[in-house]
Amino acid sequence: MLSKKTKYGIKALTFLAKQENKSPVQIATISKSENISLKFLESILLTLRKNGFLGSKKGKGGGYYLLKEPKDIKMTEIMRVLEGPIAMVPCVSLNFYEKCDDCPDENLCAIHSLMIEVRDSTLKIFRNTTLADLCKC
Amino acid sequence: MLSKKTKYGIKALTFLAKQENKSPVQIATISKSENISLKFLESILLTLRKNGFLGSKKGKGGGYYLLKEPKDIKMTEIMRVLEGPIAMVPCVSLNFYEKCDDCPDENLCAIHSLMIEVRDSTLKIFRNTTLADLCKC
DNA sequence: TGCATACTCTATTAAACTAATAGGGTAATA
DNA sequence: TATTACCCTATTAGTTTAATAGAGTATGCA
Repeated sequence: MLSKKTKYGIKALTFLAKQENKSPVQIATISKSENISLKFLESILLTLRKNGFLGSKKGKGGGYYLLKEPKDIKMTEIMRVLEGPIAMVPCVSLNFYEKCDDCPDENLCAIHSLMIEVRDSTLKIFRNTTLADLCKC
Repeated sequence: MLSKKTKYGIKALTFLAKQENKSPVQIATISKSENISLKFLESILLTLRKNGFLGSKKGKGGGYYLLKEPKDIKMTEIMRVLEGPIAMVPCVSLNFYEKCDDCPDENLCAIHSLMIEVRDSTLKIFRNTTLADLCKC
């Protein structure tokens, strides 16, 4: 299940991507437009800034702005920063691998290969989708 | 992220599917073999019984057994009973639909169509996988 | 310089969910 | 009739999520 953090983060990113000019947008503006708790959004935008998606400007006329072109921001990157692993189980995660406590041997686990299949099909979609694609509706 | 409930449930089902004969298997047997907390497994098997996957027999020589052939049990059914929705957001769920609080119009939501795409690709896999497929490793 | 603006950061909290545990109850069988 | 093994309810510890509060800091402009 997608967390609200991720959902709000994606909505904020698309909001910024839709801006005509590249001037900074205030948190409050996004918060109101997208119906997102201001303080919660604040922390989300902060992590997006710390992870190189957004730049920020303080003071009057300040706000957040995209650092890259929407077409150059892949969904895989966004998902991994906001949501974490894309895989349904840590033992098939590419970037957040963790061994299962209960499995003595992953290769004998019935779920393992199925979860790899699901991971790959989801990855395929996220790799082929950019922020620019999300703005086309 | 797949819950342990679902993971344990699938493991228990495959364990039962692997049995040569169809005689009942005790909870304790599955619990030990698969490293699952006995009491937790108990409640999982109970929901699987209530949802028509398993039959049970009380008293000496009792236990749980599959009601259908492994090849006739689809992953979609198992997932929906144990894990709930397959979709990442309730607003694109086929069986557990819920409207989003923050979206005034789903069709204008940037995430909506992407999540439908992910749901469909995952569904495709789960629909084409049965319990029998999980036992082949 | 001084003030308003708007991001920065830490801490806290309520609610929900997950995973596990405890313990008594009941049906079936030998 | 005693034993076995499922049945059911309640409770709890731990974790995560979502939101809130409030003080701090950098910036730009008059």
